[in-house]
Amino acid sequence: MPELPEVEAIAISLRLLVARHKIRCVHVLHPIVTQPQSPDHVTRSAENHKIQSVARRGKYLFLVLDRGVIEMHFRFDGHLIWFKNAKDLLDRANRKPDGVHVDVAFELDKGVLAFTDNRHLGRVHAWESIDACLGAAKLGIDPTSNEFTQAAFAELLAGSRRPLKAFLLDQSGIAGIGNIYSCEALWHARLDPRRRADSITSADRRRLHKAIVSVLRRALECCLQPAPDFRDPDWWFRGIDDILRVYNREGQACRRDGHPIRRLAQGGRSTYFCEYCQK
DNA sequence: CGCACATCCTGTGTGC
DNA sequence: TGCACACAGGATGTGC
Repeated sequence: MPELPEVEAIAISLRLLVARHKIRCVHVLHPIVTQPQSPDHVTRSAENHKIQSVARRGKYLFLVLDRGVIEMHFRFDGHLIWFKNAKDLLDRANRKPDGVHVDVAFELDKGVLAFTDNRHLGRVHAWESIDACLGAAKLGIDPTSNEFTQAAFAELLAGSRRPLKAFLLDQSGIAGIGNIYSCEALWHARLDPRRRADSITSADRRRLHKAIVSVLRRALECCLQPAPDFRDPDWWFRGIDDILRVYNREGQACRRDGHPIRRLAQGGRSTYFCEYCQK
């Protein structure tokens, strides 16, 4: 589920918790999560290595170790949970009927960081460096960085014949935007998600650039208020629905003109928009 | 090359 | 209530 703002909020909170701590031991409880890498590869790469820092690239999260990195990607349902110690983990993890689902656990001296994903689409991998991570290497510009200039954005738009919605979801152009914030940015910019990327005017482009930046910044503020609390097994971002204007609001009145929000399928994903004010 | 589509999984909500 | 089905905030490989 998480897009750039959620992963960034996780990175910020996790950094405070784990930076400069050593990984004593790794438990891969559901090996599917390390595929196509072997559980042993991930375990050996992490054990007895110190976490120097936590980094984000697009929607990828990295534990940067004194040697190598651990990549985590949450896809739809992945998230992180904190356990007090190994005993706490054994007592509560994967115990039916209502234990906490855990796929991979990293035991530190001060507690246990667990990656969990019921749906098992998320992944935990080990690489020699962030740049060696195949997925991260293909990522485009980070829209929260100063590389995301009008000029760079204009060049990307001009080079794509795809609908704006598909253009924004393409991680190799701009990295970190997902289904929610692409819909939101297009609404704020008053642009039809079906418009071809190379068809928009410079005024359109400036509005969309501004909308992307402000939507992501607003979402990050929301994700940090309150900040993620990994100790609570039920934690998740709250209050985000309140700042959304179109996502998951089919049939509701558009906040600008009162017309009903429509849903349509684009590339197998749902797009929400107002066809009266988004042109 | 660009693009549409199926696929990987499991849980939840909806309508009959 | 039980059941079938649609759908889910993502990325990748396939075939056209």
